[in-house]
Amino acid sequence: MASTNEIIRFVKTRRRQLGLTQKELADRAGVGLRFIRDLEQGKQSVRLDKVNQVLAMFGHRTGPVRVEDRDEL
Amino acid sequence: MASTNEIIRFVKTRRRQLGLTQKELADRAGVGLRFIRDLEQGKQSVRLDKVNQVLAMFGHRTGPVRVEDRDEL
DNA sequence: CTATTTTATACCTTTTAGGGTGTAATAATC
DNA sequence: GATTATTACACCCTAAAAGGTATAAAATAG
Repeated sequence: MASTNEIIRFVKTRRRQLGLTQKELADRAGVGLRFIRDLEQGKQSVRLDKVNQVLAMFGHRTGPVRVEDRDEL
Repeated sequence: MASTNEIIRFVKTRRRQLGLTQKELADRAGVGLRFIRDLEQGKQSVRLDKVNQVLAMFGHRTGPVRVEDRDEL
């Protein structure tokens, strides 16, 4: 399953880069701590608007991406 | 508000390019007709996994996108 | 090692998305 | 014009997301 979603890895990585805890990110993004957890844990059925709130913290948002152009590490 | 989300415009455009009705897309993607409607109508609180089901029909998925790199038409 | 911080898991309640159905409005076709 | 197909809107119900709290585990600091 690896990076089920690019978004999960992106959030995890960025958050740590900024030295934020899950709680700090949650507060800043205006979502619950539990949401950040679920998200970083790979929960796929999260709400799009909440994801966007979090991505906004990193100057990003959700968008359509070609499946071929996946993040190869 | 314009294209609140790239995803909305993307789905609308792609669906029409393929000459599919909302119902046809819904059936193929395995979601309800109502979901396609809500999505194309700009509903922000849709579920990420459902959005991915739809985007998969077009060889895409959700991913983080820089806000600067928005779709300029 | 111990103490502290951070993250993960579990239980519970409230809120709401999803989807079905029906109806209205709009667009397309004749 | 009328008829049909497609899309939009409203109502309801069920399933589940979100979030809080509490506890446990893991990671970090001392």
